[in-house]
Amino acid sequence: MRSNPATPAVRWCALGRTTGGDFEALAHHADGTASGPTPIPVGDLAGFVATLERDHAPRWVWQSSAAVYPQLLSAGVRVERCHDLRLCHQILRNSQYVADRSALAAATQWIATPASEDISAADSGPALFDLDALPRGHNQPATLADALSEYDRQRAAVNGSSHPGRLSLLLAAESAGALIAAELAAAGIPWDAAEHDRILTRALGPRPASYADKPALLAAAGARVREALGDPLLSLDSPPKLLRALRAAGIQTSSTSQWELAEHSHPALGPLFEYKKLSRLLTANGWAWLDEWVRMGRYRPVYIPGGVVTGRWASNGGGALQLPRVLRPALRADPGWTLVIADVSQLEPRVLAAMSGDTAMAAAGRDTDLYSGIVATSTIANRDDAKIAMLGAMYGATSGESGRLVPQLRRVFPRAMGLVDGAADIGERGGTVTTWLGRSSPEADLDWREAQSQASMPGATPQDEQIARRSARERGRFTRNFVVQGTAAEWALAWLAEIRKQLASFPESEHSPSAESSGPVFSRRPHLAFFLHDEIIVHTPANQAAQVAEVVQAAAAAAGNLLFPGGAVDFRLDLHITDRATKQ
DNA sequence: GCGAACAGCGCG
DNA sequence: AAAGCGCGCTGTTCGC
Repeated sequence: MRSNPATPAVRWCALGRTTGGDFEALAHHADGTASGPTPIPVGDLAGFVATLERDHAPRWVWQSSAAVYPQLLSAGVRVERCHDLRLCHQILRNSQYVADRSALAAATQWIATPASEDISAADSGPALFDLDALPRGHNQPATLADALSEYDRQRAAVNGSSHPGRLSLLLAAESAGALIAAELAAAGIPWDAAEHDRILTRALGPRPASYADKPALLAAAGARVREALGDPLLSLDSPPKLLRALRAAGIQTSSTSQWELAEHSHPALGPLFEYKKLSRLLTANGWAWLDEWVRMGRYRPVYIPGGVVTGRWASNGGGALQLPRVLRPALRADPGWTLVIADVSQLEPRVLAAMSGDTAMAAAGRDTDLYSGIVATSTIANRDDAKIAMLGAMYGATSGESGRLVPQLRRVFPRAMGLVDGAADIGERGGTVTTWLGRSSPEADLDWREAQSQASMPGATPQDEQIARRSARERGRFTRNFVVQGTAAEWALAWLAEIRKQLASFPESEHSPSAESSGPVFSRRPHLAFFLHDEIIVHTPANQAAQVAEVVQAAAAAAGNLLFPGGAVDFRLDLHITDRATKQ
C-alpha cells in the first residue's frame, strides 16, 4: 500500500535546520541514490513529513525527537521510526562495544546537555572552561550537513563495533523510546480530577479555601503530635526543630526519618507518621498539583528518555514516575474506553538470569513467580526471604537480613551471581561495565580516582584508606546494579516499541468526544498512556481491549526473544483489563 | 536575597 | 546515614 512505482523507496530521510530557521531534507533511497537537499519552510514541515511518511515510512534521521516530534504530533502527524542522533550519540560515545571512539569523541557539539541543566547556572561557577566554547548540542540546532556527518560517524561506529547487532538494536530501541515519550505526552494520562479530589478529601479533609490553609485532618494530626510532645508551638516541617523536640521527649533518635523512628515507641510517633504521610500527599500531589497538571481530563508529564545513567527514563514535571499508589484510582479511562494494565513480574532478576545464561535461575522463574520458584529449589525458606535475597544480590547488600541471605543464592545460581559480582569487582577497581545491548557506565570521576591514589601513596593515613575503601565499595554497588537495571531498561524499551508498532495497525474506532483530549493522532486508536520502568498502561476503546491485551502479552515474548534469542527465560506479565487503575 | 545542599519520602 | 541501586519533588537550612 505504501509502494509508489514512480519513485524509488526512501529508506531514510535526514532533516536539518537552515540558518534562517527553516528545514532541509535529504532522502536516501533503497537503490543507494539520494535526492535533495529539499528546502522546507518551517511551516511546511508537518506536510512534508506526512507525505513522505504515508508513501515510504522512512527512518527519520534528526537531531532530536524531543525538539521536533511534539509539533508534528499536534499537527496530526505520526512517524513510524526515527534515528535520534542526540540520544544515539550519547550511547555510542561511551560504549565499550565501540573500539574506536575518537571520531565520536571529537564531535563535541553532540554531547547532550542534560535537560535539567540550565546553562546560565554554570556562569556563576569557576571559569574552568571557556563557556562560549562549551558544547551545547541540545540547544543549537544541527544543520543538514551536521546531521549527515554525525549519522555517518554513528553508522561507522556501529559497523566497527564488537557487537553491531546489539548496538543497532539499542539505537533503534532508544530512538523508538524518544518517539514514545513524545507520544505519551501528546496523548496524556486520562485523569479523573473528581476522583483525585475525593481521595484527597477522604485523607486530608475538605479542600481549604486557600493553599495557605492546612486541611483539617492534617492540622488535627499535627495538633496531636504537638500535644504528645508537650510543645504547642512546634514546627513539624522543620527537621532540626522536630529532632530537638523528639529528643527532649526522651526519644533517642539521630534523625526524624520514619525508618529510624519506627524502632522507637512513643505516643507522639503514631500521629507523627500520620502527619508526615498526609503532609507528603498534600505537598507533592495535593490540590495545587491537580490545578497545575491536570487539564481537560489529562495529566501530561514530560518524559526524558535516557535521562538516567542506566538508560532508564527520567521525568520532569509533576513527578510522573513517582505518583503515589493511593492516587492510582484517579487514572481512569474515558467513557467507552478502558485500560489494559500490565507489569512485568520480577523483571530485573529475569533479565539477570537471561544475560548470565543461568539456567537454574531461568528454570526457577519458568511458568511461575520467580521468588516462589526459588523457594521451590529449597535454598531459601519463604518468598519474602527470596525477594530480600534477590534484591540484596542486585544492589550489593553486605549486612543485615539481606546480606545474610545472599550467599545462599550464590550457591544455587553461580552464573547469575558471578555476573553481578564481576560487575561489582570491575567498578571497585575503577573500571567500566556495559549492559547487554551496549550502554556503558560512566567513568570513575576525578574525585574518586584521587581518593584511590591518595590511599595507595606511602604516607596514606587510615582515614585515607577508609575513604578510598568506602567509595570503592559504593562504586562497586553502582556498577553491580548498572548492568541489571540498564539491561532491564533495554528490555522494557523493546517491549514498548513492539507494543507501539502493533497498536499502530489497529483500526480506528468511532468518534468519542472525551477521547479528543488525546489529540488528533491518538483519539481514535488504542495508545500507550503510561510507562513506569516495568509497567505500561494502554488506553483503548473498550471493544478492542482483549486484542490489545494479546498484543501486550505477545510483545513481552517478542522483546525477550529480540534481546535473548532462544527464549530460555520467561518474561511473565501481570495483566488486567479495567476502567480504573487500582492501588495494588 | 538568592541558589545550592540537605532531609525526607514517593516510585521502580 | 538504612543494611542496598536508580531517580524527582517539596520545604527548610545554610552559605555567599
